[in-house]
Amino acid sequence: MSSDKAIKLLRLPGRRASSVDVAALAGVSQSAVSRTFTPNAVVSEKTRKKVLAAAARLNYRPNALARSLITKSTKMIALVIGDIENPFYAKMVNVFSARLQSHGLHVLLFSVSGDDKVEAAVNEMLKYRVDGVLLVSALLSSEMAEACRRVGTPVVLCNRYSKGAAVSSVRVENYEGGRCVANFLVDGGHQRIAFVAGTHIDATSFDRESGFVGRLEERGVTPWRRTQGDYTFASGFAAGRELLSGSEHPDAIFCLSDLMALGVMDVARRELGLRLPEDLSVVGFDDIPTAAWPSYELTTYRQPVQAIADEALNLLLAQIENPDIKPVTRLISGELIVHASSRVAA
Amino acid sequence: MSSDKAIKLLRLPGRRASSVDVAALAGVSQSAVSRTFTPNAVVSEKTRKKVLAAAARLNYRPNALARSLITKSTKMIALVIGDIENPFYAKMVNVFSARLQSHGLHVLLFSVSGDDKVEAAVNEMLKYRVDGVLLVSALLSSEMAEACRRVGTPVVLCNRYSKGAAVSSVRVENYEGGRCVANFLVDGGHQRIAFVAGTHIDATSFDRESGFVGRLEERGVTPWRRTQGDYTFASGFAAGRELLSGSEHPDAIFCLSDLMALGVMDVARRELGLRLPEDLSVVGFDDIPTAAWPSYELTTYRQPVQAIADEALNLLLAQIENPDIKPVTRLISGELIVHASSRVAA
DNA sequence: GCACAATATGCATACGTTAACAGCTGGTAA
DNA sequence: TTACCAGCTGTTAACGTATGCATATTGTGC
Repeated sequence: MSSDKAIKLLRLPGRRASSVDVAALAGVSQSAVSRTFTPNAVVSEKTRKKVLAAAARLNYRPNALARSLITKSTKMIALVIGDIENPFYAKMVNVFSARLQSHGLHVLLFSVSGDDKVEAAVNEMLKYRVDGVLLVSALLSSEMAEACRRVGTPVVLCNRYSKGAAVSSVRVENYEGGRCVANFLVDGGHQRIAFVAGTHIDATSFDRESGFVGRLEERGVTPWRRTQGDYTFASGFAAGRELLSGSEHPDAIFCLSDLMALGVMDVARRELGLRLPEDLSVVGFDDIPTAAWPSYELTTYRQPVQAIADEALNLLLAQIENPDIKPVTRLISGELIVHASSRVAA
Repeated sequence: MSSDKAIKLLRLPGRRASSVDVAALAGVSQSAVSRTFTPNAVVSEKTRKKVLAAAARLNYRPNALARSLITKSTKMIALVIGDIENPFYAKMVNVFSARLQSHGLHVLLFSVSGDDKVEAAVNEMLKYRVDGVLLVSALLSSEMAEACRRVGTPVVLCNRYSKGAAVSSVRVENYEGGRCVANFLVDGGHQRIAFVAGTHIDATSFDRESGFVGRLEERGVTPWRRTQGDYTFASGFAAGRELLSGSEHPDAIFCLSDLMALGVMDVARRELGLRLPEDLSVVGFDDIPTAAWPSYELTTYRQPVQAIADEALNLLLAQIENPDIKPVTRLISGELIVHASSRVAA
């Protein structure tokens, strides 16, 4: 029996120290150690000193997983990101991660390419008992949304929404953005206005498009031509080539993402020798840093990343605090940034 | 006592189901439930069916945290990223995250701006008992490296290394890359060769620079002028303006990052009206997607992201498997991608 | 010196899981 | 029938922590 204890006390070299080890070394109880590392817990200054000294000697750090088991809060937020190589979403990840860290939260990142992978990701994150889920540019099926609701894990969508699912959503005023660009182009005296849509599986593209087309028609202009891309530079390049081929050119092209707009600019200027904005106006959507570079000076509808992230995070934290809050939708207003890529009203 | 049991059995609506709840509903023991969800565990087909049915009814998912407590493996890898808004590192995150997911591992992301934040991040991740740490474009102090070694958490650095710390490191052949660009520019007949260095706190920039300068001098060329940036577009723009001001221009500028090279190109063409490559050659380092866009066609030294990530991950997994492996350094060879931004040998 | 509060500590239990072990089935061969 | 074995299953003890409760310690005012 005493040999049993001896074995217990002998810390194997490879093992990480636990609060029990620290307690033994400091000559206090395990709960004293726990209290030392628990904010707002009551410990005398004397024992805290002893505990901290022992902890330092043993390289002890509280085990957050074991703690979560009891407190039922992991301080982990799952961040699902659809297209991290798009600078707009890379920035979003950066902003979210900074905000979460400043709240003492941690980021469990899932970078998903196809929308089928979202389901697998959600299943994994629920195993890790994340306190909440942030979906950025990724679709959540209503089954998965329901799965999260069932286990009481709050979800907030950024820049996406699914009709069926009852989850909170924060996004820019896509419809208004489309209308704003339509006004801007008509005011600028453009006659043959084409546009490059995005993939229609998400309502984002649909809203921008209907705002844009609706407002054009209100002002008596029929869209000259429409084509579609997948938000990437390459798809914008291809779309531009398609729209600008043939005998008659459009005199303006609106792209539902900046990357596509940059692709259109490159094909117009470099391949077809057009001058911007004299021969063609191009307008984008997002306001990524590259849009402001001297080579492009792209007019674009800015999505306020910080504001969107802040609002999404506030919503999520509120739902974590009080799980009974109803899902809500928040629209953040954007802003047209006018640069030299487009002709303006005289 | 029977009322005790009744209370036990009554699942409170808000509570997540545990394996005990599933066991009760399925009429089996808790360990049967555990075995059903443990790969390679032995369960009869009959009980597995019962368990899965009960689990589905209760929306049960095994608690990965509780599991980790016993298995001493969290299947979480900490990914620390210095500059995620640089497309090169955004891609790296994407590649790592895909690779890790395919290994059944999860990403705990830390996006750090200053190098002081790395220390806080490491302390946090060790509390979560991550199985390993990947540092990308972030410095690890030797104290923190030692802290990881003490608790037995393997670390691999990507594109950085610190002299003092004994941790594994994977990076591109920076020195060779510098030499390669030097050869290319001298071969191209350039006489006044300037370059834009990076911040010197990391050895990366130092190696590229000494390879470049060393080889220039071996070939009898003295660097015309040197300035410094912080790898961003804005800093490249400023550096370009500085180098190109004055009566005499350099005829070639080598930038230690693509973003800086693009900044130099923009200031040269848009602000000073220079033609590339006739009046000036520009060469970058990284090979981000934008380098290949028609507006730039930047000659650059490519860092093979996939190869670097694969090697880093293999190293990390090997160290997780066998903690006694000595730290090693792997150099991945890059490749010069020649585009139109630079004059080539006749 | 005493009573009493206020503060600090230890004990025991629970969180949800895995894994070693023992025990239980049913089938098969002698 | 008995003995035995293989295949499953249940029991139990960890893993490392937080917390309610009882107890020990200290301080205060008389």
